[in-house]
Amino acid sequence: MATMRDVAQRAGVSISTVSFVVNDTKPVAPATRARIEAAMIELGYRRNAFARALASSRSSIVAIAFPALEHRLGATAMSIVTSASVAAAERGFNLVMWPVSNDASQLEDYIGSGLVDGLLLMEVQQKDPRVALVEERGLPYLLIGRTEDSSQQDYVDMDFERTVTDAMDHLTGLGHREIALVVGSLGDNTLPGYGPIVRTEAAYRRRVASLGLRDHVVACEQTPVAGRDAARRILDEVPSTTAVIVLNDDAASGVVRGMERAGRAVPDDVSVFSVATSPDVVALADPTLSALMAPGREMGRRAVDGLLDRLENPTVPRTQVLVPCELALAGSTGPAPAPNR
Amino acid sequence: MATMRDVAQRAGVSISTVSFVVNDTKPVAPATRARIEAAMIELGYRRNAFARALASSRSSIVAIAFPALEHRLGATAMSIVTSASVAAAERGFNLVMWPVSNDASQLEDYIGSGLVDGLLLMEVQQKDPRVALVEERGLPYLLIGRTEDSSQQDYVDMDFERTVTDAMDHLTGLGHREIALVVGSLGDNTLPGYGPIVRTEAAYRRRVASLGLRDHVVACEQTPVAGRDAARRILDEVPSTTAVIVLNDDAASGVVRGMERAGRAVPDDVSVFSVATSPDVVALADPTLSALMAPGREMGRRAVDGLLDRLENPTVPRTQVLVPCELALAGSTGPAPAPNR
DNA sequence: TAATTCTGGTCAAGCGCTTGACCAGCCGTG
DNA sequence: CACGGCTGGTCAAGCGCTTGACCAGAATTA
Repeated sequence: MATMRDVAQRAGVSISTVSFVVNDTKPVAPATRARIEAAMIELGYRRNAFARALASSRSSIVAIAFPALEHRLGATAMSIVTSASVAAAERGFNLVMWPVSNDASQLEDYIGSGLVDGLLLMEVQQKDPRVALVEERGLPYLLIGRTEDSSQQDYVDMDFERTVTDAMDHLTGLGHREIALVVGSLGDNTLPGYGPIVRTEAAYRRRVASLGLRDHVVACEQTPVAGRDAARRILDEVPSTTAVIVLNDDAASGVVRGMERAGRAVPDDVSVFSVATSPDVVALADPTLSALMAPGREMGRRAVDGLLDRLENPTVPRTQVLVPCELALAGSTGPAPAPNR
Repeated sequence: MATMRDVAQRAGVSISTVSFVVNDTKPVAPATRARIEAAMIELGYRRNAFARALASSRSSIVAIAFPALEHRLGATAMSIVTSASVAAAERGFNLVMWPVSNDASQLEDYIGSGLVDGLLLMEVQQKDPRVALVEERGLPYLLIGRTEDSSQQDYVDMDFERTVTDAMDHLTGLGHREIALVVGSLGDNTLPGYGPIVRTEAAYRRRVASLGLRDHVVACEQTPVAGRDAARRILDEVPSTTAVIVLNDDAASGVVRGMERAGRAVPDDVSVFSVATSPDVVALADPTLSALMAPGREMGRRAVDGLLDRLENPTVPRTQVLVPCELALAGSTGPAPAPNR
């Protein structure tokens, strides 16, 4: 591989000058610049990432940390990661994957290696020990998700509040008054204090209260079978239910099935609305689910942009972005049935 | 951050000796070693990734390249990536994501930066221009997937041959004799000459022929609706069909639905068997699909191990691994119905 | 006892690049 | 014309680590 020295020699200038051209860090006379650029092309020069990083102590690498074991990451996570890496590439950065189990010292090792300029934290929990650690090390970071109190941090998260509100609006607009919420249970498989569930449930209760409606929250495991049971439970507890919001990808289709088995047609008797849903989940259900889809792509991109903005200028205002879900209306929601009278 | 010099000073030895201890590259007297290790702990020493890479021209970083735009990567891809990064971490390596669009020069830029020791290529196509490029650059690599002729390359791929065979065995064991295959269409959304489809179809035809059965391949788009149509088409063309193998995640549930709408009960009249399926797809369908599930985790791990083995020792025998799908029997397959007579 | 081989360690030259300090001309200005 | 200020460049000291060359002293061998 050609080095800067080779280029400098060929262009008849010093190494420094080449560096100034490569990084555009000092003015260089047009003629000289042209000679250098020509030399670079002829030699196929590519700057060496390590030498650069070592000398400048900036690596142009950011990491994305995700829980290695606890959690099975799905298509939404993948779209976050892929879009993040694309966004990073556009700004000349590399994205490295850091699988971090609960073990804090592992994250310390990673950080200590000095490999990255900044860190994205995925699957952030309400109380997340990783955050304190990163903060303490002074490494710039941005959360994908939020902690209990993220008012002082950079973050990009799904807008659960808005998602629930949108869902409620959609359903009340169709005349529904008895609207239940199905969430994933915070069982062994899930991270403790998983923000999405906590936030959605809170937002739901607020919204329901402000509309003077009854709240009805049911938790179930993340499987279609559990969704079926949840549907039954909902009808047992509040038979007049005409709409269900489901924050539980894997259970959504089961909820539909459960309703149908209980003799309620979807969407004629009961509407089912899946929120914060993975794109593939929507595509898979049949009839296709009405849904608010998780904006993974958008989140990944915004996260990287926020972090890189901070790296370039530490005094930049905080990135605190809530990305709304994308509405995809389909066959599982419809007007509330006429009251039974 | 403490450097080697700090450690050396504190332990009263030269920098070299510290290096030998850190890398275990030369024998060091136990007492000295202990002093150095103590100093490292006291100072919280962490070796600097860049200095190391620059001096040794080994970076302990590998990249995984994936198509940036053409293809929407799902849960299986995510499990490959996460397990790959875990496996890499276990061997002291970092995994970086390289979104590579068709543009070859982009990959060249990446490679030229000298950032990585080796490269994993995801979503490999039958004729894949990336392969030639990487080969030419002399960068060690391993394919996740295969090209048309991968006999001279390291690869880890799904075992389509075996998957089809297993599926056929399962179905013929249940008495089925009229078995159709549904594959994804090679439309705009798909990579040209997408290996999985090509290989599965070929293997299916061979197997069917060797069993003296009739072959019946139907291609359809990757949506449940298309799956429904495919089911109808199958019955139109061969009404006596009693089993369908589906290599098309997103269409599988639609095939089931289509059969039911055509008046065939699943699994009583027709069995539907989804192969090379994403775990979440199986979980989502209701009734749960019988399936051979894509072994993403296993593939990611094997891929990294194969690549790192090669890095450590270039003369190691080729890694050419075909990972079988994992069987998950559920409610969509059953015994063939008694002949209609 | 002298010659040889280990053992455990140091020396110092880089790896390829960045960047503050410095410098030679040239310009315009008083 | 002398001086200050540009402009466009060069110099050289690192960044933190690896590694081949070298070396002192102890152990082994003849």
